[in-house]
Amino acid sequence: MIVATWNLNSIKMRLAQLLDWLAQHQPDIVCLQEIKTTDENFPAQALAQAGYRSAVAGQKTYNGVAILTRQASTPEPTALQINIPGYEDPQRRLLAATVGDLRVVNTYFPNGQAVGSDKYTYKLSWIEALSNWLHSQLAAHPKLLLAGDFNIAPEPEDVHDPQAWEGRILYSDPERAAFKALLSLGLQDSFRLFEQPERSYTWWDYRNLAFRKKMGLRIDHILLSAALAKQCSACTIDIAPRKNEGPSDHAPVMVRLMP
DNA sequence: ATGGCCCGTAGAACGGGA
Repeated sequence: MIVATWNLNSIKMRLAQLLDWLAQHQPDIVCLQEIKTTDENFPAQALAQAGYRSAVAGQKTYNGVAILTRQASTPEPTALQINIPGYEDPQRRLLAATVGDLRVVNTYFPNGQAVGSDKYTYKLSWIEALSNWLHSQLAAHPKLLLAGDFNIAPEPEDVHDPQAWEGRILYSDPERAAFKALLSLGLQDSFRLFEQPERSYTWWDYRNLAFRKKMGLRIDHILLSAALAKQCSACTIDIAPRKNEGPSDHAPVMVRLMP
C-alpha cells in the first residue's frame, strides 16, 4: 500500500498535474494540503472518474485539506474528523479518517510567518493541541499515520543552509522542539528510517531558481506509529512534479507499507 | 539583498505563503 502527502498550493491550478500523478503512481491514500477551495468547489467528480473518493475539509481562499482514497484498493473511510477536537479554529488544517485498520491524520501546520509574531504563537499552540489530541488517538489506534505539511524542518540536514536559517521561521528551536515532542509520543519520521540522498527536500521557493540550485527545506513529512513503522519498506520524495510547467512549490512524499 | 515568485480575490494591488 502506498500513502502519499502533497501540498498542492491550489487544487484548481494543479488538478491536471494531480490526475497525471495519480495515474502514474496509483497511490492508495493521498493527503492533500492547501487545496484553497471550498467543499462545493472541490473537483470530486474528476477525481471519482480517476478512481478516487474525496473526503474534504475545505476553506475559501486559504488552507483546506483533503484525503483521497483509491476505490479499487481501500474501504470507504470512516470516523472523519475535521480539525482538532476542542481547539476552536476557523481555519481548515486537519482532516483525519480511518481507512481499514489505518488511522490517517492529514495536517497543514500553520506557517508561523515570523518568529515572535501572533501567527507564530498560533502555530505553537496549534501544534500543542495536536500533540494532546494525538496522544489519545495513538492509544485508540495502534496503526496511526500523521502526514502533511508540517512547516518545520526538524534537523540541520533538512535545510540547505542551516546557518542562514538558524532561529528563523520553519527552523527555530521552539518549532523543532515541538516536532521532537510529536516524535516522543511514539511516532517515527519515516523518511529517516532509510538511507536517503543528500540534500533531500520537499519545498523550494519559487523565486531565485531555488529548485535548480537545490536550495530547499524538508518540511513535508509522514510520521508513523511503532506498529506502522515496522510495516514501512520505503519513504521517498518525488521531485518530478516540481519540474512540471507551473508546479506546486512542494513535492509529494510517499511511503510504502507492507501488509 | 531591500526582493525576486505564485495563489486567490480582486477587478488593482495585497495578504499569505515559506
